[in-house]
Amino acid sequence: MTNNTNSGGPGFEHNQEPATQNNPKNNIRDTDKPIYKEPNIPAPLLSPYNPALSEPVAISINEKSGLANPDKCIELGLTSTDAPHYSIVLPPPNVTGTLHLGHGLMATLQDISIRFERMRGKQALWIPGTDHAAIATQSKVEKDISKKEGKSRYDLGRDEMLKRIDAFATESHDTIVTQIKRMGASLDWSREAFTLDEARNKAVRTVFKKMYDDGLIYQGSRIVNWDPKGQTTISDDEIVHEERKAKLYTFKYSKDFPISISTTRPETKVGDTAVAVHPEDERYAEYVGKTYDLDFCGSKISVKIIADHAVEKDFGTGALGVTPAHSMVDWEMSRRHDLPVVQVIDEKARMIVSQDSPLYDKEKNIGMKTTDAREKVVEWLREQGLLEKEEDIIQRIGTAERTGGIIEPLPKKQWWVAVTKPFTIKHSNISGVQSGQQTTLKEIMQKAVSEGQIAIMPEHYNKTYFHWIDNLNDWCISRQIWYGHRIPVWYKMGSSDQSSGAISSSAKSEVYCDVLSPTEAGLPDADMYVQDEDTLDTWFSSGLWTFSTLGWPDNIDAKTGETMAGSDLSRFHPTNLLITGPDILFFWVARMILMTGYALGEIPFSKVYLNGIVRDIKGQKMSKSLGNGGDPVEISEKYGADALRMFYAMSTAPGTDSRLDENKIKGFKHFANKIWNIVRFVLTATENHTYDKSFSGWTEKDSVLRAERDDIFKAVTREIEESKYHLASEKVYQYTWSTLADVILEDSKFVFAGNDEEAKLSRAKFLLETIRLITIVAHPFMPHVTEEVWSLLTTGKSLIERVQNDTSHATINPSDLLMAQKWPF
RNA sequence: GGGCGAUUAGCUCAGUUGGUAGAGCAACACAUUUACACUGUGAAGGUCACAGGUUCGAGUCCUGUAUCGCCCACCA
Repeated sequence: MTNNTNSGGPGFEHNQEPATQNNPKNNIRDTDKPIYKEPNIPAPLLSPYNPALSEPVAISINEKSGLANPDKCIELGLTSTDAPHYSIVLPPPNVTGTLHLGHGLMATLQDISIRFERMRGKQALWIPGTDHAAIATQSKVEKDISKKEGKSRYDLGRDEMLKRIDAFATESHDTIVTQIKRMGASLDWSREAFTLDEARNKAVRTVFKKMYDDGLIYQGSRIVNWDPKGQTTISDDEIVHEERKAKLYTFKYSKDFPISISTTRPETKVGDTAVAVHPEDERYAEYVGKTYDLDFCGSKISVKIIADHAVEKDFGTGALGVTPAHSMVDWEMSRRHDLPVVQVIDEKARMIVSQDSPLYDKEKNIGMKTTDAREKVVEWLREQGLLEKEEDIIQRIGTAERTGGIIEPLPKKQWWVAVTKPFTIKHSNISGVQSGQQTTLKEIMQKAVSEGQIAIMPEHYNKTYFHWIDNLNDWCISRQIWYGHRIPVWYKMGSSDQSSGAISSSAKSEVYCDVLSPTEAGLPDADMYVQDEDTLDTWFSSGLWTFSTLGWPDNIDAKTGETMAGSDLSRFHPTNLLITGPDILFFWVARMILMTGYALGEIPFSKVYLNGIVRDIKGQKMSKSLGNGGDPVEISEKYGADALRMFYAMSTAPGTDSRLDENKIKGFKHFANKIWNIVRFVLTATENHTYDKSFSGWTEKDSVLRAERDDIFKAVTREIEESKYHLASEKVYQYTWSTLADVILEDSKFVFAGNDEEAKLSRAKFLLETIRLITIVAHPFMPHVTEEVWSLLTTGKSLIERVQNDTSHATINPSDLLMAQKWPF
């Protein structure tokens, strides 16, 4: 059990022979003679410390102890129901594969915090879980299936496709859990959640229904970001702009048309309904208000000349062909000027034109692809002598983050969350937002941070946050994919067009939205209802994470609307700390603030710590495509999870990027060994003495040493509280190595060699006290080596020895573990 | 176009009430059966990007410049 993880992987290069690894007693460099002169060093104290051997044992013992569950800690008397609560939710990793070294950073910092607070006697809860990551996961599986079987999701059908995705997600989940556990994360697995499981689905439906009833969720036709590759809508935040070369064409629609326009997309011009010029542009003033009926490349179009401030006078000809159906800007202009919307491109990025149009592919009997149509239109313009200019420009083009498809703006009917629409909030604990008063979701997001209830670290991200909120538009929450929470809306057949894709003018009666489906609710004509095909944006469900994981809405009394006393929700919400990456500040952090504020009238957490990005040694961002992601398990096997954790803690200030340097990690492996050897020295040098809490015969010198030491550990305590893990860990490191080992231990050799018995006694007591304290204070950072050392200090035996004939760890009393000890400062 | 951040030793980075510049790694010299070679000691290494300003005093505060990075945005 303890060493099945290192069966000779490529990264596993220890100086010991594999054959001797199972037995610490054989772990001696020179086979003939023992290297230690002292005859009575206990076997578990042999050197060097071997994390690959010790860590899996410590992890197993920590996990089986159940101490990560605050209820167990209450049961054991380590904390009580009166004690303050401290809770963190693990940002759920996507089930799209495996964790990389960036995840390790977040997990480490959270674990430091939770272990620290647990040792301080709080009811500490850290909740694990994973995220279904809708589009990301589906497109990953789609890609795999397409590659291996040459099939699309439509070939498989919705049910079969979902089965395949579930299978992949399960496998991915299991890998991720193994990885997280190997880092020594003390999560309460009994409360594990998944963003797409049944309990979370209930939370999603409940919030959806509430928002729907409050008029905050609405269905509307708008220009959406359509990803032709993924065949779905995506939100503004999921777009990545890329610079590409493009050609800018300048031309007139026809010989009689008075104004030349410029565009990079001539094929969309068959959908133009206006030409816009700047209101103060004298060149075109005389034409404003006139309408021209034209024949453009086989399509009849009607173009009105309008004046609008959105037009830049000095760009191109200063005139813009307005295509309301296929451009965001143009759409908004069309609303201002009441222009008709003509859709000429479909979901597959093909032209919607009549069969006699030159842009119609007569062989395939379908509209041409937009790229082909573009060439065709340019060709036509040339033939007609309308093309005036053709120039190369660099264009910033929107692409889908997940699939890489080029975004095609299309008018579609989608579900939206209105962020500026006023509603009455029944109950609010958010400062600046009063119970029973009107507010907006945007205001909730603003006030929660601006009133100081939520602190963002580092502070300068406040500005980024507010800037985003100020420019926030309604949130498009529907996705045309299959993997995710299906929209809890049903249409009665015959009365409505249930496809959300098409703009339908049919009357929309008999729309049913509720937590329970018509069948579950027992509607008499339940079988006549058909559920909306679309699923929800993955961030809709992860936005509920802090409270959906704590039993909402089941922990709410249906009659009073109050949170039930003693429930997880009442005990652990709001959570205390969120540690995550700044890249999901908008996606996730802001959405959690929105959702929690709306559903509970609460903040989701009081502190947000945004960690930097872990880069590779060259400074490149870790990514799967570059293959430089790195596996935290591999590093842990090689150097120890403690070493990796110490690296994370010490090399990363909040919000600043760090580079993963194996050399440094190796240095922290040495540090674990240093702790180990300090303990060996102290235990052998103080053989005749025992730890004595009430000892008071300190020499003057040792009193000073004690005071210095305590000052440093008090500072460490303060810095962990303030989430300054880099400062706290550095102090532990510096004190242990440079002060204790290099100065005090060396000095102690003289003390022990001398004949001042009083000084010897005092020093021995000091050292025994100090190694206990260091072990405790270092535990949140390096839980494994410290747990192992603690075992030696308290029982005289190593953990390995203690569980050798006890695989169920029945002989280990959880309360005796270091993890359960009281923080002394 | 707007916003945010960074610039400190060869490398990677710390350094918040403004008070004599720090760590790890690398490199150099020395020590060598020592708790630990996964070691110790010592020395070396910086005009804290640049230019101004405030101050008795600025890596730290203010203004501007340069370079790099990130985020947002509707130049067709």
